[in-house]
Amino acid sequence: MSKRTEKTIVDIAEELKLSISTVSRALNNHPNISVKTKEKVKKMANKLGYRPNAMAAGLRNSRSRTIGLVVPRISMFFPATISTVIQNKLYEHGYHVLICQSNDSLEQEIALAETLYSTRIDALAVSSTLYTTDFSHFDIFKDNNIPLVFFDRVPKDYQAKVVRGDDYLGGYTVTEHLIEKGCKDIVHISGPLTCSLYVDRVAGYKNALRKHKIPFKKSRVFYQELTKENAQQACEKIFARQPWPDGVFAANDTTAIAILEHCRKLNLRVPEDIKIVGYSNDPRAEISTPTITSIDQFPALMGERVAAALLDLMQQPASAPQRYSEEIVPIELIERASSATVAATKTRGKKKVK
Amino acid sequence: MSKRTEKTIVDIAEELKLSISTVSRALNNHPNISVKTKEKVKKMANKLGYRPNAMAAGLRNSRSRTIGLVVPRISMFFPATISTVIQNKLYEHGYHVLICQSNDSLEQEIALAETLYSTRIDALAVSSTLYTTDFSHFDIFKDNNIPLVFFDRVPKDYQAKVVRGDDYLGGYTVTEHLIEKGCKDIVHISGPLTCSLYVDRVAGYKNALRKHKIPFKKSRVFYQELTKENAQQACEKIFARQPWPDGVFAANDTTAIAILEHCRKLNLRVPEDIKIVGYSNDPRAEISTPTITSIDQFPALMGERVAAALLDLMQQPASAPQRYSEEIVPIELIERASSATVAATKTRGKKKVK
DNA sequence: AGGAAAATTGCAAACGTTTGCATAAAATAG
DNA sequence: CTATTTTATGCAAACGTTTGCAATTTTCCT
Repeated sequence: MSKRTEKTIVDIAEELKLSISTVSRALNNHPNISVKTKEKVKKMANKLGYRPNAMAAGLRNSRSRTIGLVVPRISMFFPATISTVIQNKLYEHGYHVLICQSNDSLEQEIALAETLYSTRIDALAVSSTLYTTDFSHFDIFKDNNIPLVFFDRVPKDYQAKVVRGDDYLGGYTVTEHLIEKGCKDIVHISGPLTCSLYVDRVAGYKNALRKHKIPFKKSRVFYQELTKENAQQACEKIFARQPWPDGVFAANDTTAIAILEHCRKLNLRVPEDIKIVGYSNDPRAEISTPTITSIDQFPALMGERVAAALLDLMQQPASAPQRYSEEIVPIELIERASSATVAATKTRGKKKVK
Repeated sequence: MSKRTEKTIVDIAEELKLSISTVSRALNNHPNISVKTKEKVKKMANKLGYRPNAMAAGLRNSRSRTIGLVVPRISMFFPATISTVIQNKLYEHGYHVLICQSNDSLEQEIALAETLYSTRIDALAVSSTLYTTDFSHFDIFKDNNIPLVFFDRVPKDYQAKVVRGDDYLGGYTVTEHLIEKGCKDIVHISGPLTCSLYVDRVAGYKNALRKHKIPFKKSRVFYQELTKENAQQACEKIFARQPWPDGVFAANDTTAIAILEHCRKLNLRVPEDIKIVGYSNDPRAEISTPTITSIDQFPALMGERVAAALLDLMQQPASAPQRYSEEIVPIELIERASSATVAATKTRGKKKVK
């Protein structure tokens, strides 16, 4: 039956002997339209199976009711959780979310910025690539007054709204925690320093060491993409020669898990012989044996903040002065077995190793 | 500088003293346009910072170059992995993906169908809610010849392209595996039967029992949303009275993990006293202790198939007869410790229990 | 050189909305 | 019962493209 016939407001207007504008206004609940006609119009719209054409509306008033979201990967726990929340929150407010992944490729991120701009998204939220240091491909959005917010992996020297975790505090907290648990030689496996959040964590790590009078050794820090494979390679180096560290601060849980496995192979007991702490509180952290101490970054909260920021910015009149505030989402250390205090009687293993 | 001025092809045309149509064609590499003008136009486009307006183009030729994707939740491993692949694959072909989540609410799913239709997506892929039995809210797409493909959680009696896992075989394989490992009393924790894939798994479970002459007992099957909490409650019931089962087939890994934990509390050894198999091969399955036997559903492969199906359908002329084929993605049993054969000397625990 | 064929470019309509302004109808006031 | 305000509706332009067809220019033959 309905072949080739997309019903439009014109059809409704004709059917009802009303003008197109009246129909449009009726459907949008414009106050100037009488209740009676509104009802009539809506009823007819229903009857004809009318569905508004978002593109036409969007073209007319240059608002797509769609916002863009760029993350490195949607299948990773942390960005996935944030995306979930953002998507749900914005949907409640009538926005669609175009979720895109850069796959941690700067090239793809740049291409995404272009094509997302073309779709005339109303706002953009970005968690950048590990390797994005130049953010100028997002200039178009700023230049055209399109709300832009960065989260988690945020730029260092680029004017924009930012929502990020407290990575300095995170690094500091983990390190101090390990120290308090008795560690004296702590390895830190960090992400690449092109990503500012790792810079902050390293800074936290260093300062915690300094505070506790533990010398910082360059050779005890590794900068790498935080994959399982890279973690294994790092382990090869770390345990190639004595002395072995008695603590590891891994900048994500995938890495922490890989290290744990490596220690198991070496018959190193965790936490007796070596303590391990991860980051991000991945669901696997509480499944593994031993369970892994990690930093909860409250992804749901971060997602909410990002969504709120987007909505807020979109409400600002285009003329409003841009305010580039920085929001910091708290972190919390989740203590688990991998860094637990070792009962006095059980320390022999540790002694042996030292 | 660029305040209020979105450059359009009209600007390019004026600047170059060309007609709008020539500019449009030049930008789209239309064969009728000379190489010289094409270059001129593109250069100017660049110079002016022109970005095509996808909405205008979309309105004109009613193609949004956007496809819709509806999944229960993007933060769950299985749909997240599939979404990742679909998104990447379609992006390669110049499509954007509007990823939406129903949060397993039928109501939300219905609303999504409506608003996605409004955005005039070029195609739609859906993994339905657990509770969707009536799929008529997707009729609009069929009626208007918009490619529609269901995956994973697919409809039973609804004409549409389908890509799904081999759930019957999955159920059968798991059950037979447990039987071969010596289990005689196997509990199955299934999802609700409103979702056809669980129907299939249960059928596989039953048939494997029958084949091996093990009586099927209604009381040994639980139908519930597969959350951790529900799994715990099921455990309460299962272990409330003897005899305890010697095998559990959990329809997802979250459930398998929860059961594992419960067994630990009861001092039941896995796999010595009871064997557990999960489903979907969640990353946690290989982290847990013991590691959990599970069914790999090859989500990446499924994602590719879905993407390919979408692209294929979009290429068909609108007049082409709809073919509603069903593609079945293979499964594979990943054997791990939770269902391993128990060495003869270690069976005492099992005997004790029996 | 003259004409036909081929290659390029331009005109103008269309896609389905929204909205400022003008108009018409109804309600109120004097 | 007219004049004025309030309320409800209609007109027409605009948003930025694409594309069938017509018009123009160039190329090629004889």
